Amino acid sequence: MTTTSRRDRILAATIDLMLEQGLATTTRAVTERAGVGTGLLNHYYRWPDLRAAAWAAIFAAVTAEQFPADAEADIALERYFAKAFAPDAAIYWKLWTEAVDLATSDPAMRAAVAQAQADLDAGLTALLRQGMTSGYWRLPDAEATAQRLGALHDGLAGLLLAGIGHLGAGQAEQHLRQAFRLECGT
Amino acid sequence: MTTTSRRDRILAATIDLMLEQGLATTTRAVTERAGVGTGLLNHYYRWPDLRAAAWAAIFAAVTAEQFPADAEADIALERYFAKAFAPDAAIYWKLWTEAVDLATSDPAMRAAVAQAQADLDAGLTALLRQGMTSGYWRLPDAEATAQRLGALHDGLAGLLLAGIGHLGAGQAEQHLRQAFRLECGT
DNA sequence: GACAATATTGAGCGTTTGCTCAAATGCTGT
DNA sequence: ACAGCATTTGAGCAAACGCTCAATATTGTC
Repeated sequence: MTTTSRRDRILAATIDLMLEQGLATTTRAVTERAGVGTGLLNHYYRWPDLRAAAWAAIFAAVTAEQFPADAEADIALERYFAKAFAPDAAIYWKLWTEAVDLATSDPAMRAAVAQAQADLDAGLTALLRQGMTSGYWRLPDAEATAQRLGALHDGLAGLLLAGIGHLGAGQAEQHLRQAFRLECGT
Repeated sequence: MTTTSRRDRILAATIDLMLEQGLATTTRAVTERAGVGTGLLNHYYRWPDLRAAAWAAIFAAVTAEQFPADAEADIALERYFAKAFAPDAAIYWKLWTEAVDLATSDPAMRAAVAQAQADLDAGLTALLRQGMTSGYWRLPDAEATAQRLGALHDGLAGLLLAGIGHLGAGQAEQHLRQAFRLECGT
C-alpha cells in the first residue's frame, strides 16, 4: 500500500470538501478533514493555489470522464446529453459558476478555469469531428458548434442551479438535444 | 426638487456600488457612499433584503431597456444582439452570475433572480412572437427559442466574464446571431 | 418653550477568515 | 545516545464582515 503523504492528504481533503460545499470551503475545514494542524496547510500551500489546484483536479477528472478517447461518437454524445443535467452533477455547475466569478480577481483560478474551458471545448470538438468522419452527422463548423453547445450547457445549468422558475432538468436536456439537431440540420 | 429620504439614498448607494463591485459590496461601503452612519442602514434594512432589492432594481431596469414595448421586433432583436456583449455590460454578467450562486443559500436573492429570469424570458418571448406576427421570421416554438437564446447568452457571457480563452465579444455575438438563424431556419 | 417621538450616530461586539511563528515532535546518521 | 534537521502543532494575530445598542440630534405637537 502507498502511504499517502500529508501533503497529498490535504489536497485530497480539499477536493472532497469542494465536492460538498463548493468554493466556500475554508482552510480550517480542510485541515480538520485531513486530520492535520492548521499550520501544515500553510506550510505546503497558499490557499489561492491550493484552491485552484483542487478545482483543476476536479474538472480534469470531469473532462476525462465526459469525453473518453475510445468511445464511439454517437454513443458518447448520447451519454453527454443524458448526463448533462443529472442531479448529482449539480455541484459541478456550482463549482464552475463560482470559479468563473472568482477568476475575475484570482489569477490562479483564472488560469485553472481557462485550462478547464479549453479542455472541455477541445473534448467536445473532437467528439463532434469524430462523429462527422464516422458519418453520424454533418456540421458546417465543429468547433463553433462545440462552443455554442458548451455555452448553452453552461447557461441552462446556471438556471437550474438556483432552482429558478419553470425550467426542469428534463427540459434543459431537451433544449441541449434540440440545439444539436438544429446545428446538424435534423 | 424632491428631497430624497436617507432610506432611498441608502438603496441608491447600494445600486451604485453593485454596478462597480458586484455583490461583494459591503454594508460599510454603502453607508460611506450614502453619507450615513452604519446604524441607519441596519435600522431600515437587513442586509440580505437590501442586497436583493438593489439587485432586483438593477435588473428591472435592464429588462425595461432591453425589451421596450413600443419598438419594432426586427429592430429590437438587432439591438439585443448588438448590445448583448458590449463591454459596459460586463458588470451585469458578473452580477447575474454571483446572484445565481448566492440564490443557492439566500432566499431573498433566490426570489429576486427568479423574478428577473421570468421577466427577461417573457420579454424575449414577446419580442420573438411579435416578430412572427409581423412576418419577420417563423419559429416553431417562440418560448423554447427564447429559453435557448437566453441560456446561450448567459453561457457565452460567463466565458467572457473570466477573460478566458480565445473567445472574444465579437465571436460571442456572432454565436448568438447564428443560433437565432438556426432557430428560425435561415 | 417644553416634551414626546422619531431619526441618526459610531464605538464596539461576536464571528469568521487566511495566515504567522515560536515551540514541540519525529526522524536520521554517526 | 545524541546532535541536527525537517516535520508538525495550535494558540493567536490582524483584518473584515453584519449587526447591536446606548447615546445624541432632530423634528413635531400642544
